[in-house]
Amino acid sequence: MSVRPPTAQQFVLGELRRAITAGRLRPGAPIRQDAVAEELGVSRVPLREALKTLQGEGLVSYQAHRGYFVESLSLDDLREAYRIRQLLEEEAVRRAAARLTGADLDRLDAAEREVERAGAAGDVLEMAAANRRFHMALFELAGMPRLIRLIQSLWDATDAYRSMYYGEGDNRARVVDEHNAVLAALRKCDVDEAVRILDAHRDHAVAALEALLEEPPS
Amino acid sequence: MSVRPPTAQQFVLGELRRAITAGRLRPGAPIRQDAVAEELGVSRVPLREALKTLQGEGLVSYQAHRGYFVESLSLDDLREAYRIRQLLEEEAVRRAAARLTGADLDRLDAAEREVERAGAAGDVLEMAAANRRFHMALFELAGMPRLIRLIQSLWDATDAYRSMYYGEGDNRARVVDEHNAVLAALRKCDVDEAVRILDAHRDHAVAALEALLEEPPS
DNA sequence: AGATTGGATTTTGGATCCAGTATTGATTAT
DNA sequence: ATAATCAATACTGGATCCAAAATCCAATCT
Repeated sequence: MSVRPPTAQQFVLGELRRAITAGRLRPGAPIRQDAVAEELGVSRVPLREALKTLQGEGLVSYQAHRGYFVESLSLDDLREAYRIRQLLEEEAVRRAAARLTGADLDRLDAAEREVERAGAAGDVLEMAAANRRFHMALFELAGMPRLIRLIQSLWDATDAYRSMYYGEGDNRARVVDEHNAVLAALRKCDVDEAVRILDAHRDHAVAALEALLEEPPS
Repeated sequence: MSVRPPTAQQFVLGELRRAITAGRLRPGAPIRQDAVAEELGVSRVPLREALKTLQGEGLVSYQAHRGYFVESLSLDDLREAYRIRQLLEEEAVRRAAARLTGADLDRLDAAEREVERAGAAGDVLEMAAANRRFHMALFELAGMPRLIRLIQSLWDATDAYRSMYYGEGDNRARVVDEHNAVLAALRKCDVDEAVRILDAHRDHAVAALEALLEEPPS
């Protein structure tokens, strides 16, 4: 099972996502294909394919003969994305809970410990990644691949904002607490409780982001 | 406001969607880029970009260095897609109903009459298109652009099966009846009733498709 | 006979080049 | 001074060409 070197397209896709969600490409700004391609050391072809993927995910918009633009998520857009996530993730959790085994719970526990480890090490980026793995591991159990894909793309679209959230105050500790509360609820087979916690979590995140976005960036 | 000739990419995208949903490209089959490009009279570049879009919509899958494959929807996949549609469309209808004006209802009425006209003329294809316009007109009223995009992509993915549905027995008459029932419920501001009808409609469609897919195609 | 290896062929991935469209800026007229 | 026009420029869209990977097939070995 050897590791295949990633195609230029996959590389570009990752770099672009990072650049957009990290804000290095400003929302609303046009994407100069020549410049970006040169910057990344590839030609425009794989870049354009990566942009098409990002368009599908809603991270960039496209106008014929004018090109691609970094999609800026307004507060409304953000709220909408989180609302859709709520709908889809509730379904995923309920299905997952219905098929949950002890081994699954152990795996989720392990995933949660990785989140804690990253948190203890103060590695915000790794913590965000581990948090995502934890949630996806849970959702995967629903056995609905298409649903997972949709949820993933929503996470992609809101990635930048999620890292803002992780950077603030005691949010990291809160995440860990809530994960554990969800796991406890699942152990008790109390799905409603698990869903309730996750919803509260999302609501809190949205509220925190609203507060952050209100005040102009320093 | 002159009409711009569509780019090759847009043309290819439409043709591919049609070919896939009409079954002219068999599910599971690899997509030979050279052959398809020549068939459509374009080069491989716009074709590949169109395929990336379709990948995002889940109509084709992709493996690095192996290419694109027509995604075959199993019965399970179909059920999953319809379930997700149910979640998203319920949200759309509820939001739409909350902001519904008299003018909106008139527009929906007009859209419904187009469905009836196509039905009376026996034009199944046009009826399917008009039906889609009717539903989207309703969903649009929710004012959630991202939600609409997701719903559209789910409709795209299940297009082929929907036309099967329209071809069968008295399903066309049933569609018209249910549209009118939904409109009546919305007029009474009875959202729950509207949602209930739409859900029943989807359930019936899924059941009909299950029956159709069970028996081997003639 | 079956599995395996090596090379020929096919197909995808990526780079470069050209054409068509949009944008920019200077020039002119009001 | 401002608006409109038109040429120069920049950028996107698409075609072609080359490289790299995968597939296919025959020859070889166990």
